[in-house]
Amino acid sequence: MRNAEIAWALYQIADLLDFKGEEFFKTRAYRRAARAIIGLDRPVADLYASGELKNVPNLGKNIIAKIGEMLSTGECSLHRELKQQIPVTVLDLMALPGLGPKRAKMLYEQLGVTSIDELEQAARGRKVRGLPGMGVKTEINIIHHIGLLKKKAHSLPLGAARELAAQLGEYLEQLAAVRKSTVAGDIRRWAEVVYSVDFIVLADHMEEAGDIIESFITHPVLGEVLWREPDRVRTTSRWGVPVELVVVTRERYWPALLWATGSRSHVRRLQLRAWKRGWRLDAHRLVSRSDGQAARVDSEEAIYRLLGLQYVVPELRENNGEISAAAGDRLPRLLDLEDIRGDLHMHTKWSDGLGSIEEMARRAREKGYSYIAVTDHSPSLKIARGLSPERLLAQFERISALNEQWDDFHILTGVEVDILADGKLDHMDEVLARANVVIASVHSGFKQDRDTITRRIKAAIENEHVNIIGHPTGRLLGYRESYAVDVEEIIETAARYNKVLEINSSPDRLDLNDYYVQLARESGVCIAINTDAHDLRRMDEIIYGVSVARRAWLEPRHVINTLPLPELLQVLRGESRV
DNA sequence: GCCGTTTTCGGCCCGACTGTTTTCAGTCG
Repeated sequence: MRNAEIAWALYQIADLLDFKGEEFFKTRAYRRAARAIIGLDRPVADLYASGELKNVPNLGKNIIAKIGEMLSTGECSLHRELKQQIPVTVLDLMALPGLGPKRAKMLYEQLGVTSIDELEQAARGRKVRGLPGMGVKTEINIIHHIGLLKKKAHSLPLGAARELAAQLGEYLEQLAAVRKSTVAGDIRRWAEVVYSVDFIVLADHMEEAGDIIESFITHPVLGEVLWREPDRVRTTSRWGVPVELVVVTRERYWPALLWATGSRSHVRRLQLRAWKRGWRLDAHRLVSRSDGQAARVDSEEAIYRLLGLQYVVPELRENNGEISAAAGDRLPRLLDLEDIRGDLHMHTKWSDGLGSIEEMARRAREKGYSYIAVTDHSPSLKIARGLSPERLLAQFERISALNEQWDDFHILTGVEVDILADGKLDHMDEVLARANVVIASVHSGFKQDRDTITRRIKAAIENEHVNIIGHPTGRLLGYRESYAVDVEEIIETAARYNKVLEINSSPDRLDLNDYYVQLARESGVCIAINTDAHDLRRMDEIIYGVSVARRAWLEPRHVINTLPLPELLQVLRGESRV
């Protein structure tokens, strides 16, 4: 079993126990264990086999035993028993905003509701309002959120989609007839929401397509076949998003990949350009209109070259001016992962992170970074054990001691200070002045009106000690909408005060998004690409932030954490403009 | 359920908000 599957099982056990009314600390222990496993950078199976699992914080004797059971049998008995007692679809109810375990249980026991569909029927039939503690507003809220849920039922946020694609890709690669499998479509373009998971599979002979498709559709995460042709198939998947597979032979591979990568409007522009230049581009081939011969191409670059274009990377293929730029040799030298020299937003055990400062630093150094900033939470965020000024200063001392051991790596002191509901910051200016990096973020008052929340964030930007606004819109992809902030005004204010906006790389956030990052670039506002990592592994999510930046046409000079340390410090101290 | 270890049991979890109430339970970050 993969780490993610074990973590997922533990999360589900926690949910089921919650539903049963088990005490808070026990269900929290399961969630903490799941989180610990998500944060591991080695397979659980290896750590279990070597006996190292007991050294992982939040994994105790009991849960390790259950993990062992899962590793050997694929499931643990507690999980199985819980699923026998409770229909797992009731957990979907708890995922609805406003519904927790208590209310889900009441709906189940008093109205017999076991699924979202049944809940919608009950709510529309005005039965929910009759339950204790629930009224008309709750009923309307339920109907509203089920509506939102149905809208996004056939899509998946990028992070989850990439995991699904990785799992399916791994499976495809081990099929004997598969020479190579490549994920195309929304995922290859790093679109933040994925509407279709697309594979192009290379085989030696088209006769093998049938067998490949046959094996593919038996994968357990795939559902019913939506349609099927000799060389392709489209199915549903466990997560609702459709999955498509196209089998091609070598001579069709590159045009097919280009076609399947899209976007549709980008490819349409290419087709038009091809036509004007004497070619016909379709889903398999680039054919000469004069002699009907297919062009022999051995890369996507070759196709673009034949069309008189610079190569356009998938992230830019959105019909957003990239084709005319490519025609005029004006494509930017896009930011690359390798340009990133450090990560300026992360949490440690001092607040709600899982790793120590030293562990995070060592990992960052192994990644080739020159620096990180440790930015733990401020006091008002009680649930995250936000640091008091005293603890924060103690942390700064600890960091300065740790810094003694390297001459090629540096830990910057920092803080993620809450922008409080009244617009004040959660630390005194004297405290903020002591930190190398101050990120100001909103973690409360999400429902304030547009004016109030915009004014709040503007006030933070105007504070001389604040360097960066963290996750500026506060959205959680597929889960929580942004707060009502006027992003244009935030960008304008950041430009005026020479402040930096964050791309939060967590695939749950991708905040700012590509659209606003582009706006920020056009307004001369610099960006910091950070992970907000709460454990070692999530530092690797920086690639998601880089993809947002690339989709926004960012070059290294637009991103402060591409700077060498001395220049970065100058910028943070306000001694030079970015 | 995990943790600590001068502890093998007792602590861990806090405050704001919402919608329902008429004093508060449930949810959320």
